[in-house]
Amino acid sequence: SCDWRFERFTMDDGLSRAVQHTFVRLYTEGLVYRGDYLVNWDPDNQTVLSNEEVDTVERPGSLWTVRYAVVDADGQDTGEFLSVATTRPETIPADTGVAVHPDDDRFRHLVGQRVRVPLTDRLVPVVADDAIKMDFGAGALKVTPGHSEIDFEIGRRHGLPTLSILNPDGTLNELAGAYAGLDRAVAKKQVVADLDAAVLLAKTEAYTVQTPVSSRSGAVIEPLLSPQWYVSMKPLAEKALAAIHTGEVAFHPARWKNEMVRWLDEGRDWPISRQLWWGHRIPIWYPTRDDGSRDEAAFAVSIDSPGAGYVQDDDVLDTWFSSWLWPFATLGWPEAGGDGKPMPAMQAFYPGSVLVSGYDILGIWISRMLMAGLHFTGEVPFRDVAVTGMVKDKLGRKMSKSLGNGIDPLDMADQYGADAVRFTLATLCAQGQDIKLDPSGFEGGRNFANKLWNAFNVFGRFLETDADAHPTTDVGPMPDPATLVEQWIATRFAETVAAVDEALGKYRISEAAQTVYDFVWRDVCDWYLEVAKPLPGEPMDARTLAFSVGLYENVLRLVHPFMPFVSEELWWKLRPRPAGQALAAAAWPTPGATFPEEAATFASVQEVVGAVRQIRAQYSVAPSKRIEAEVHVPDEAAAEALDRLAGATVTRLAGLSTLRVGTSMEKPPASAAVLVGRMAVFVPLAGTIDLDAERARLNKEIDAKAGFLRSVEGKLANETFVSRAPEAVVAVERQKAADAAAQIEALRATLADLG
RNA sequence: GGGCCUUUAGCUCAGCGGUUUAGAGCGCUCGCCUCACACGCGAGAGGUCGUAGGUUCAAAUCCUACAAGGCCCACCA
Repeated sequence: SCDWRFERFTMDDGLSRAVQHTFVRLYTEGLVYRGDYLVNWDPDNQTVLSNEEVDTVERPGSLWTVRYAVVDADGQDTGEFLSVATTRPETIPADTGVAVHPDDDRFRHLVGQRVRVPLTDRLVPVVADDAIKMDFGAGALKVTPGHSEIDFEIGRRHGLPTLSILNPDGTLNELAGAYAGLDRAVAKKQVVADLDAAVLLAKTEAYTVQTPVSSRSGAVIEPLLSPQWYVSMKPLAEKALAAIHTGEVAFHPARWKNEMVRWLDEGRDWPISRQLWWGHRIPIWYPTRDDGSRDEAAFAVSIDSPGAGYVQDDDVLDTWFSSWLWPFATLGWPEAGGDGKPMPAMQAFYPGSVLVSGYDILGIWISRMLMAGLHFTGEVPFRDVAVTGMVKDKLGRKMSKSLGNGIDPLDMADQYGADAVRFTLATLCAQGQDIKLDPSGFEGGRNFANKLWNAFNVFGRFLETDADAHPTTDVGPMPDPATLVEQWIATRFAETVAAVDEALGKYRISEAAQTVYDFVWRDVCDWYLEVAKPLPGEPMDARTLAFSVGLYENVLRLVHPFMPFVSEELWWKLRPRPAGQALAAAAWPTPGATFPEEAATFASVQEVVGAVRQIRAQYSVAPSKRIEAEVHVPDEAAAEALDRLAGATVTRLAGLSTLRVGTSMEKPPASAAVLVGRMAVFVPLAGTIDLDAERARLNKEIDAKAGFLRSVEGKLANETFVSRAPEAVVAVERQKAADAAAQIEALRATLADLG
């Protein structure tokens, strides 16, 4: 159940306070710093983006080969040119070097020399760096540290200066000389034209460019040198990695553990300042000078204003900087309770047991909650991470606005019912695999909800109710299982609870849902209720009614997590209850007593009934027509048990007029036969039996059994199997062979009897 | 380039480290408006488990390679 007292919004006062506190604390610890680095700059939104907010898309573009003139010690052209390939000629004015690979014999003699940056008078060095790919383009790279991450690294390794020629709005600045003021796209064309005119353009090739774009605005991202606030992630990631390796945090399915380790291992610092108008403001304050300008160097870090004359930084924090505190900031952290201990809610609910999440936010959110939890509270925020797949459309595509393939769960709830939607999704979400969702799939869930409702009516219509259909008298506690079918359903219930418990314990939600579904439909409805319901026009006896109500109560407990609304509604129809005793607050069921022998007997009842039904279908016997049947069983005890405990049941469910059970009765003439286990079921069909059809059917049956027998005998003939397989396994195979042989024998006898 | 996932019935998928000649839902076939439910009931058809090897008494299941499809990360200037 949800505890709505803890509903929170990240912009609430308490959480805002926690966010500010976190920033100040990390700053004090030296884990938050301001640095000039290349950031992903979105020129449209004029903000920095984290790597997670940047998508790489392929766009058609060009690869230009540009000739850089080599100069001598005096700066005079030597007549030699060094060719460089680039997709971004507009950044040439920001070049501060050219790099080649140290092993590249073509350029070895040029390393240490200087070249002239095209369209400028600047001379820059040729350096050798391992990062250069000799076989790409011209084999040499123009180094533009101010506008490329790799170049930034190369520049740093070789002490090259960093020039930035871009304005925040995507136009070129005064360092770009003649190109100042032009938009980057316009400048690109202009530079190419000028290079061509200067005979410095060696080649233009069509080329697919990997283009970084903003996942927010779609704008092409510019790597831009900019002062931003960062969190040092290494120290935080180390704690998280340790917790993962010791198993303090476990992932389900386990493969996501590796994914998480990969995320944490990267250890790249986290840019947290954003130039957006909405968010938690950075708790940085600048003193204002007399002229009204800010003294950015003399900033103070503080939740509240340090005093008059200070203005707060306009930047806000990345949304995840508040989200990563979610597991504990929602519980009152960092405020303390009265005695200096954590808030009572923290003590009660932290750490959490499980976090359920889609894999798409594993790196951006889950990993950070882990780090924040360990760093700020000293404990993991959750012990298990259950990773689910993503819901895709029925063709397997991500849902998106542009494709218009989104499926609104509220629409689906309107159409099929909330329980139907919930249940269907539960059955579909197998072990973190993506779900290809076809809305028509919700029909299955709807049908199940309907089935639950109708099944209630089988016995519910015998309950005394008031005008509002609320029960007025309590049928009393559930009696102990006494009849064969009750003992069987009690056994099946116990098995089902155990299976559901196990599945849920492993976060196998779909398996749990499927198990519940099968139990309700296949066992409760198809068999228990069919046996328990009275004949038309007759009442249900009080004991059966009490058992049915008790059983259904247990069924509803099991169903409730998957279909909360229908189950709750039915819960109140079972017996009068004091207000507040909702199913939502009821105990989860426990397995209860089992009756293995009786359950096995009932299983053979099911087989006998199935056999008769098979014959009825085969001979198109009208459902309303009562027919006779004989069941031959191997021993007296079994015959007695079947006859006494289940004779009436079989008669009813199979639509029989009479049922005879015996050990060695004479086979009825002209009868259809079906073998089930070590029993034989005969249905005399004098007059209606089609001898040819029955012979064909028996032959088919014999063939199938013979095939089975051959495979089993094949195993048994294999000496290594008999000698090396566990004894029990061999014994089972021997039994199977014996049974199959006996069945074939019986079928042949029946066939012979047909004449 | 690195990593991961998927491949089982016409469709969508289970089958959780081995053992009743492979299961479900939908669809399909046959018969039923049997007084809880036609959103239902009963009976069926349908699969050499992507390919090729290997391990084993035994492989859809474990190992290797390959093929096809998909995802994530990095990235080629």
